[in-house]
Amino acid sequence: MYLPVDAAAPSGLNRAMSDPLDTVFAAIADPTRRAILSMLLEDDMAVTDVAEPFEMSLAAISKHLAILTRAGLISQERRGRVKWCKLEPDALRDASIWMQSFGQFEAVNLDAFERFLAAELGHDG
Amino acid sequence: MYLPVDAAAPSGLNRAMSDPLDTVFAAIADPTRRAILSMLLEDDMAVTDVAEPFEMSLAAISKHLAILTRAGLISQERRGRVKWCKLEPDALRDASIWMQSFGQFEAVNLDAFERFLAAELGHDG
DNA sequence: ATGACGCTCAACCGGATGGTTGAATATGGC
DNA sequence: GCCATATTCAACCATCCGGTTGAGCGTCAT
Repeated sequence: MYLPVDAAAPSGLNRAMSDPLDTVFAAIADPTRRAILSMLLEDDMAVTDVAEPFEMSLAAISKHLAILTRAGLISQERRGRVKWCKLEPDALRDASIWMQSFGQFEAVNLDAFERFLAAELGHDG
Repeated sequence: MYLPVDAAAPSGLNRAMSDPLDTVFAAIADPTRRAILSMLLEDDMAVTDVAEPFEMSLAAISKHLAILTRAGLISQERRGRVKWCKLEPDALRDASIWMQSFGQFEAVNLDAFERFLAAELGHDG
Protein backbone atom coordinates (compact mmCIF):
# COMPACT_ATOMS: atom_id res chain seq x y z
CA MET A 1 0.00 0.00 0.00
CA TYR A 2 2.49 2.57 1.00
CA LEU A 3 5.53 0.84 -0.34
CA PRO A 4 7.08 1.99 -3.60
CA VAL A 5 5.85 -0.44 -6.17
CA ASP A 6 8.99 -1.37 -7.99
CA ALA A 7 10.54 -2.39 -4.72
CA ALA A 8 8.68 -5.63 -4.97
CA ALA A 9 10.09 -6.51 -8.36
CA PRO A 10 13.65 -5.38 -8.77
CA SER A 11 14.05 -8.38 -11.03
CA GLY A 12 14.88 -6.35 -14.06
CA LEU A 13 11.33 -6.70 -15.26
CA ASN A 14 10.72 -3.04 -14.94
CA ARG A 15 13.83 -2.25 -16.89
CA ALA A 16 13.09 -0.03 -19.87
CA MET A 17 9.49 -0.11 -18.79
CA SER A 18 9.47 3.58 -18.06
CA ASP A 19 7.67 3.93 -14.79
CA PRO A 20 5.89 7.29 -14.72
CA LEU A 21 7.99 8.10 -11.67
CA ASP A 22 11.10 7.78 -13.82
CA THR A 23 9.97 10.43 -16.24
CA VAL A 24 8.59 12.77 -13.62
CA PHE A 25 11.67 12.70 -11.43
CA ALA A 26 13.98 12.89 -14.42
CA ALA A 27 12.02 15.87 -15.67
CA ILE A 28 12.29 17.84 -12.46
CA ALA A 29 15.93 16.89 -11.97
CA ASP A 30 16.87 19.61 -14.44
CA PRO A 31 17.10 23.14 -13.02
CA THR A 32 15.95 24.75 -16.25
CA ARG A 33 12.82 22.66 -16.23
CA ARG A 34 12.17 23.38 -12.57
CA ALA A 35 12.51 27.06 -13.36
CA ILE A 36 10.03 26.68 -16.19
CA LEU A 37 7.57 25.00 -13.87
CA SER A 38 7.98 27.86 -11.43
CA MET A 39 7.23 30.37 -14.15
CA LEU A 40 4.15 28.47 -15.17
CA LEU A 41 3.03 28.53 -11.59
CA GLU A 42 2.23 32.18 -12.08
CA ASP A 43 0.52 31.96 -15.43
CA ASP A 44 0.09 30.05 -18.63
CA MET A 45 2.72 31.11 -21.14
CA ALA A 46 3.58 30.84 -24.80
CA VAL A 47 6.71 28.91 -25.73
CA THR A 48 8.57 32.02 -26.84
CA ASP A 49 7.76 33.79 -23.60
CA VAL A 50 8.91 30.81 -21.59
CA ALA A 51 12.19 30.88 -23.47
CA GLU A 52 12.76 34.59 -23.12
CA PRO A 53 14.54 34.77 -19.73
CA PHE A 54 16.85 31.86 -20.51
CA GLU A 55 20.20 32.10 -22.19
CA MET A 56 19.63 29.24 -24.54
CA SER A 57 18.03 28.68 -27.88
CA LEU A 58 14.31 28.47 -28.43
CA ALA A 59 14.79 24.95 -29.74
CA ALA A 60 16.37 23.90 -26.46
CA ILE A 61 13.44 25.28 -24.49
CA SER A 62 11.09 23.59 -26.89
CA LYS A 63 12.77 20.29 -26.06
CA HIS A 64 12.51 20.96 -22.35
CA LEU A 65 8.82 21.66 -22.76
CA ALA A 66 8.40 18.42 -24.68
CA ILE A 67 10.02 16.55 -21.81
CA LEU A 68 7.78 18.25 -19.28
CA THR A 69 4.80 17.41 -21.45
CA ARG A 70 5.77 13.76 -21.77
CA ALA A 71 6.08 13.64 -17.99
CA GLY A 72 2.59 15.06 -17.74
CA LEU A 73 3.81 18.03 -15.76
CA ILE A 74 2.51 20.54 -18.25
CA SER A 75 0.07 20.52 -21.12
CA GLN A 76 0.41 22.40 -24.37
CA GLU A 77 -2.52 23.73 -26.30
CA ARG A 78 -2.03 25.26 -29.72
CA ARG A 79 -4.13 28.36 -30.36
CA GLY A 80 -3.37 29.79 -33.73
CA ARG A 81 0.35 29.83 -34.16
CA VAL A 82 0.93 30.17 -30.47
CA LYS A 83 1.34 27.15 -28.24
CA TRP A 84 0.27 27.80 -24.68
CA CYS A 85 1.88 25.95 -21.83
CA LYS A 86 -0.08 25.17 -18.71
CA LEU A 87 1.10 23.67 -15.46
CA GLU A 88 -0.45 20.30 -14.59
CA PRO A 89 0.30 19.98 -10.91
CA ASP A 90 -1.54 16.70 -10.52
CA ALA A 91 1.33 14.88 -12.17
CA LEU A 92 3.46 15.67 -9.15
CA ARG A 93 1.06 14.07 -6.78
CA ASP A 94 2.11 10.45 -7.30
CA ALA A 95 5.73 11.43 -7.07
CA SER A 96 4.98 13.32 -3.91
CA ILE A 97 3.18 10.35 -2.45
CA TRP A 98 6.12 8.11 -3.29
CA MET A 99 8.37 10.45 -1.40
CA GLN A 100 6.00 10.57 1.49
CA SER A 101 6.36 6.83 1.84
CA PHE A 102 9.84 7.56 3.08
CA GLY A 103 8.32 10.19 5.20
CA GLN A 104 9.92 9.61 8.51
CA PHE A 105 10.77 13.23 8.03
CA GLU A 106 7.05 13.78 8.31
CA ALA A 107 7.80 17.49 8.33
CA VAL A 108 5.17 18.31 5.80
CA ASN A 109 2.67 15.59 5.54
CA LEU A 110 -0.08 15.68 3.02
CA ASP A 111 -2.86 15.80 5.53
CA ALA A 112 -1.49 18.81 7.29
CA PHE A 113 -0.69 20.42 4.00
CA GLU A 114 -4.13 19.87 2.62
CA ARG A 115 -5.72 21.16 5.77
CA PHE A 116 -3.57 24.20 5.32
CA LEU A 117 -4.68 24.55 1.73
CA ALA A 118 -8.29 24.05 2.60
CA ALA A 119 -8.03 26.80 5.14
CA GLU A 120 -6.26 29.05 2.70
CA LEU A 121 -8.42 28.47 -0.30
CA GLY A 122 -11.72 27.71 1.25
CA HIS A 123 -12.15 24.84 -1.18
CA ASP A 124 -10.48 21.53 -1.81
CA GLY A 125 -8.60 22.15 -5.01
CA MET B 1 12.87 32.54 -0.07
CA TYR B 2 10.27 29.83 -0.08
CA LEU B 3 9.74 29.49 -3.78
CA PRO B 4 11.90 27.20 -5.87
CA VAL B 5 15.11 29.11 -5.84
CA ASP B 6 16.22 28.90 -9.40
CA ALA B 7 12.92 30.32 -10.50
CA ALA B 8 14.21 33.71 -9.60
CA ALA B 9 17.36 33.41 -11.64
CA PRO B 10 16.86 31.39 -14.77
CA SER B 11 19.66 33.47 -16.21
CA GLY B 12 21.95 30.56 -16.72
CA LEU B 13 23.82 31.52 -13.60
CA ASN B 14 22.83 28.35 -11.88
CA ARG B 15 24.10 26.25 -14.75
CA ALA B 16 26.63 23.65 -13.64
CA MET B 17 26.04 24.86 -10.12
CA SER B 18 24.61 21.54 -9.00
CA ASP B 19 21.67 22.48 -6.89
CA PRO B 20 21.08 19.78 -4.28
CA LEU B 21 17.66 19.31 -5.82
CA ASP B 22 19.35 18.32 -9.08
CA THR B 23 21.22 15.46 -7.47
CA VAL B 24 18.36 14.28 -5.31
CA PHE B 25 15.82 14.19 -8.11
CA ALA B 26 18.32 12.68 -10.53
CA ALA B 27 19.11 10.02 -7.95
CA ILE B 28 15.51 8.98 -7.43
CA ALA B 29 14.75 9.14 -11.14
CA ASP B 30 16.33 5.72 -11.51
CA PRO B 31 14.07 2.75 -10.67
CA THR B 32 16.95 0.66 -9.39
CA ARG B 33 17.90 3.36 -6.95
CA ARG B 34 14.30 3.84 -5.85
CA ALA B 35 14.11 0.11 -5.24
CA ILE B 36 17.28 0.28 -3.19
CA LEU B 37 15.83 3.08 -1.10
CA SER B 38 12.72 1.01 -0.54
CA MET B 39 14.79 -1.91 0.64
CA LEU B 40 16.71 0.29 3.03
CA LEU B 41 13.41 1.51 4.39
CA GLU B 42 13.07 -1.83 6.09
CA ASP B 43 16.57 -2.17 7.44
CA ASP B 44 20.17 -1.18 7.08
CA MET B 45 21.95 -3.47 4.65
CA ALA B 46 25.40 -4.43 3.48
CA VAL B 47 26.31 -3.66 -0.12
CA THR B 48 26.33 -7.30 -1.16
CA ASP B 49 22.90 -7.85 0.34
CA VAL B 50 21.57 -4.80 -1.42
CA ALA B 51 22.88 -6.16 -4.69
CA GLU B 52 21.53 -9.66 -4.25
CA PRO B 53 17.98 -9.29 -5.65
CA PHE B 54 19.13 -7.35 -8.71
CA GLU B 55 20.20 -8.81 -11.99
CA MET B 56 23.22 -6.69 -12.39
CA SER B 57 26.79 -6.72 -11.24
CA LEU B 58 27.89 -5.81 -7.76
CA ALA B 59 29.97 -3.01 -9.22
CA ALA B 60 26.88 -1.49 -10.79
CA ILE B 61 25.06 -1.53 -7.48
CA SER B 62 28.11 -0.06 -5.83
CA LYS B 63 27.91 2.84 -8.26
CA HIS B 64 24.23 3.31 -7.57
CA LEU B 65 24.97 3.42 -3.86
CA ALA B 66 27.66 6.01 -4.47
CA ILE B 67 25.14 8.16 -6.31
CA LEU B 68 22.62 7.82 -3.51
CA THR B 69 25.33 8.72 -1.03
CA ARG B 70 26.39 11.79 -2.98
CA ALA B 71 22.76 12.86 -3.03
CA GLY B 72 22.66 12.46 0.73
CA LEU B 73 19.85 9.94 0.50
CA ILE B 74 21.82 7.21 2.24
CA SER B 75 24.93 7.02 4.37
CA GLN B 76 27.52 4.28 4.30
CA GLU B 77 29.41 3.19 7.35
CA ARG B 78 32.24 0.70 7.03
CA ARG B 79 32.35 -1.87 9.82
CA GLY B 80 35.11 -4.33 9.25
CA ARG B 81 35.06 -5.32 5.63
CA VAL B 82 31.35 -4.76 5.41
CA LYS B 83 29.91 -1.41 4.40
CA TRP B 84 26.51 -0.80 5.88
CA CYS B 85 24.01 1.34 4.03
CA LYS B 86 21.50 3.38 5.94
CA LEU B 87 18.58 5.39 4.65
CA GLU B 88 18.79 9.14 5.29
CA PRO B 89 15.22 10.28 4.72
CA ASP B 90 15.92 13.86 5.67
CA ALA B 91 17.53 14.42 2.31
CA LEU B 92 14.12 13.96 0.74
CA ARG B 93 12.57 16.66 2.82
CA ASP B 94 13.69 19.65 0.77
CA ALA B 95 12.75 17.88 -2.41
CA SER B 96 9.38 17.04 -0.97
CA ILE B 97 8.81 20.61 0.05
CA TRP B 98 9.74 21.82 -3.39
CA MET B 99 7.23 19.44 -4.94
CA GLN B 100 4.47 20.33 -2.57
CA SER B 101 4.95 23.96 -3.41
CA PHE B 102 3.64 22.97 -6.83
CA GLY B 103 1.36 20.15 -6.06
CA GLN B 104 -1.77 22.01 -5.31
CA PHE B 105 -1.01 25.64 -5.82
CA GLU B 106 -3.61 27.79 -7.31
CA ALA B 107 -3.56 31.04 -5.48
CA VAL B 108 -2.18 30.18 -2.12
CA ASN B 109 -1.08 32.90 0.17
CA LEU B 110 2.66 32.41 -0.01
CA ASP B 111 3.38 34.21 3.20
CA ALA B 112 1.03 31.94 5.03
CA PHE B 113 2.58 29.00 3.28
CA GLU B 114 5.99 30.06 4.43
CA ARG B 115 4.77 30.42 7.97
CA PHE B 116 3.20 26.99 7.68
CA LEU B 117 6.50 25.51 6.56
CA ALA B 118 8.41 27.29 9.26
CA ALA B 119 6.04 25.95 11.86
CA GLU B 120 6.15 22.45 10.43
CA LEU B 121 9.91 22.32 10.06
CA GLY B 122 10.65 24.06 13.27
CA HIS B 123 10.26 20.93 15.31
CA ASP B 124 12.52 18.76 13.21
CA GLY B 125 14.31 16.08 15.08
C1' DA C 1 1.33 36.33 -52.44
C1' DT C 2 4.77 37.57 -49.63
C1' DG C 3 6.87 37.86 -45.67
C1' DA C 4 7.33 37.92 -40.59
C1' DC C 5 6.31 35.18 -36.63
C1' DG C 6 6.01 30.91 -33.60
C1' DC C 7 7.55 26.72 -33.14
C1' DT C 8 9.51 22.13 -34.31
C1' DC C 9 12.53 18.95 -36.87
C1' DA C 10 16.94 16.97 -38.15
C1' DA C 11 21.56 16.48 -37.79
C1' DC C 12 25.24 16.98 -35.09
C1' DC C 13 28.35 17.40 -30.85
C1' DG C 14 30.47 16.77 -26.19
C1' DG C 15 29.73 15.00 -21.95
C1' DA C 16 27.12 12.32 -18.60
C1' DT C 17 24.96 7.78 -17.40
C1' DG C 18 24.35 2.97 -16.70
C1' DG C 19 26.10 -1.07 -17.56
C1' DT C 20 30.03 -4.59 -18.28
C1' DT C 21 34.53 -6.99 -17.04
C1' DG C 22 38.85 -7.85 -14.73
C1' DA C 23 42.17 -6.30 -11.57
C1' DA C 24 43.07 -4.18 -7.08
C1' DT C 25 42.49 -3.31 -2.19
C1' DA C 26 41.14 -4.17 2.25
C1' DT C 27 39.60 -7.30 5.97
C1' DG C 28 38.57 -11.66 8.44
C1' DG C 29 39.21 -16.69 9.32
C1' DC C 30 42.12 -20.61 9.58
C1' DG D 1 50.98 -16.80 5.45
C1' DC D 2 47.11 -17.97 2.67
C1' DC D 3 42.72 -17.91 0.92
C1' DA D 4 37.99 -16.43 0.77
C1' DT D 5 34.98 -12.40 1.34
C1' DA D 6 33.46 -7.53 0.65
C1' DT D 7 33.87 -3.74 -1.97
C1' DT D 8 35.85 -0.57 -5.11
C1' DC D 9 38.75 0.92 -9.17
C1' DA D 10 39.78 1.35 -14.03
C1' DA D 11 38.91 0.86 -18.52
C1' DC D 12 35.69 0.34 -21.80
C1' DC D 13 31.15 0.54 -24.32
C1' DA D 14 26.46 1.95 -25.87
C1' DT D 15 23.12 5.03 -25.11
C1' DC D 16 20.96 9.14 -23.43
C1' DC D 17 20.96 14.16 -22.55
C1' DG D 18 21.32 18.94 -23.16
C1' DG D 19 22.81 22.02 -26.08
C1' DT D 20 23.78 24.04 -30.88
C1' DT D 21 22.54 25.41 -35.81
C1' DG D 22 19.89 25.68 -39.93
C1' DA D 23 16.09 24.33 -42.45
C1' DG D 24 11.05 23.54 -42.55
C1' DC D 25 6.20 24.30 -41.64
C1' DG D 26 1.93 26.30 -40.29
C1' DT D 27 -0.32 30.72 -39.26
C1' DC D 28 -1.29 35.58 -39.15
C1' DA D 29 -0.92 40.35 -41.31
C1' DT D 30 -0.44 43.23 -45.10
